[in-house]
Amino acid sequence: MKEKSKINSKSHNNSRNIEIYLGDCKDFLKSFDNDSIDLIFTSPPYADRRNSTYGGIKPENYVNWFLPISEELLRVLKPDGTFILNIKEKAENGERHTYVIELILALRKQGWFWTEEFIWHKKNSYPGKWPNRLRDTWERLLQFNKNKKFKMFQESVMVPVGDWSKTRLKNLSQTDKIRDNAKNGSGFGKNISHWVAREMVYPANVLHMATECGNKNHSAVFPEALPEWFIKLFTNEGDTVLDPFMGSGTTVVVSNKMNRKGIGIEILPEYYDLAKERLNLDDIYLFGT
Amino acid sequence: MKEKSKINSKSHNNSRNIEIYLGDCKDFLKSFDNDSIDLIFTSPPYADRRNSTYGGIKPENYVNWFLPISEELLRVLKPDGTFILNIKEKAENGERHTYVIELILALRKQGWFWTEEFIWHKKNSYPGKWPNRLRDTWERLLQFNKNKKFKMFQESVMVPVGDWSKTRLKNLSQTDKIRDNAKNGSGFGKNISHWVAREMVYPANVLHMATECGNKNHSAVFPEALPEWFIKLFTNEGDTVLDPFMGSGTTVVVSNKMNRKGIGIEILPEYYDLAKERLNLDDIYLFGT
DNA sequence: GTTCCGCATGAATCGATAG
DNA sequence: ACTATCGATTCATGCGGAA
Repeated sequence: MKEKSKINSKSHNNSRNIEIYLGDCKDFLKSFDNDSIDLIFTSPPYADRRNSTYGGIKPENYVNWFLPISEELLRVLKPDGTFILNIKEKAENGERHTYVIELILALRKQGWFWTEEFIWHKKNSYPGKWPNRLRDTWERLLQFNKNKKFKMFQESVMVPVGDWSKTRLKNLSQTDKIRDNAKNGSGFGKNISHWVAREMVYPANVLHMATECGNKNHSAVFPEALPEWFIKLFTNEGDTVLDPFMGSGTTVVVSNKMNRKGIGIEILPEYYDLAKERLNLDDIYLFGT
Repeated sequence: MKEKSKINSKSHNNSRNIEIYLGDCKDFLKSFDNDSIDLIFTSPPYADRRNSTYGGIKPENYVNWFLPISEELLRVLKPDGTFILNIKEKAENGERHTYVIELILALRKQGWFWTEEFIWHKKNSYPGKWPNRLRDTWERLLQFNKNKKFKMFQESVMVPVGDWSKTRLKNLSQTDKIRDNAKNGSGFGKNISHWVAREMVYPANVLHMATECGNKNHSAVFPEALPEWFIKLFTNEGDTVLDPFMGSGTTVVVSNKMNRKGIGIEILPEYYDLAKERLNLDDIYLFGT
């Protein structure tokens, strides 16, 4: 009965191929068709984080909490689709928790292939100092697939070398060079001539992006560039992107901008409303010029 | 008897506080004193890598192969010492292997604390393209400790502050002063004066370092800057640094340069000889100027 | 219009204190 | 002893208003 009440909640759908749902994704996903999603990109609530809003899943219960959801995700994902999971274990009592790596093992047992682990290097991580720990400035982006063969469009995320080197060199400061330990010609000095000759280069599995923590009216967990990159890499226009933990809707917003169908599910009304606002706000931007 | 023959091998020791051994570290470590090592920094042979040299430990046997060695490491490490393990699982058959994360769980079971996972971002990794995978440009640097309290000298690895401060922190904002007693906040607080004209900040747990592309006669697995950084962070001058999988001796070379006692063990004569040469070569550099 | 500067705040972590 | 809350610590970024 609890489930009924959850399913019996509002949803928003418009002509722009957007669907957002208010409720528990575990319930909503059951109504989704098999093999209907091209890309799942999501950042679930981390263990013991956002206790005030999401209720704080305990680390020791995290795997058991997640598996019923990922079982549905496995069902709705297309055979050549991809599941990207953004997550990071916290440190507590001087030690890193193991629930994330236990989740990887559990997901494999459930039938997922653990294809790759990308690193999101957050340039502006939270400050702080502790006696036995440096600042944590990276998160995991775990890639899972249903099969060994899947859709991937590496050309679409190629970096234009010329532009990159230009802007990079312009913005590059002396301190940046020092900080990067670029002692032995790893980069910016002498090899420039080679880059000018080449046009595009394939990227790697480390992403450097700042978090968005400014004073906008919506505060997203990850920057738009993050889902954008994976949407480019794993989908075509017209494909369907799902975020079962939508939050303020960044994944859906970006999907919409990129002419993909975006589906989002969010359990908290505040976030759901925020996402709806953002999507309508985008209408103004799209049609108001 | 096989072990006997291994122990019965040459070793090299000189006045500069260097010890390097030719043989199996599992055997040699048994002769080491309890609680005698301040830092263990090593990059063991990865599963199925370097088959021709190390005999290729199969991924499924990796944990069982490593545990007897790490048991000795746990014994010889000082209570306030640190163990840094540089490792990365390979991709096989379209999937990342799980032996590294299984090793983390097994080492915790063995009594190690899994304190932290640093990321080594290899900036100049080889170009290339694979059908289902981008270039892999990062490796894990797993930190394990015997206790929650351990030696750490963060001041010694501080980096130049980002350029933002040059323009931003000329004069302090009013809120930064107010934030002092604000209950909502992680304020800059009382020590704001420290920030004026601040040159250096504490680093984070992502390291950007180029691999050393080998125009030298030894091809090291990691650049000297890598052990250097951890030696700075976790040891004082005069401390003892151990690399049980010495390879061409980078860890020992750097330890020596930094006035730490360096101990290395290597099972392959070619690498052992290479390390010995490097260490002697360093004599020329040290005394020849 | 650019550039400069004020300002808020972000999946943080630990130790101490309180219940 | 074990958990909940609070205070202290510290970078980097985007936005918005001012010069």
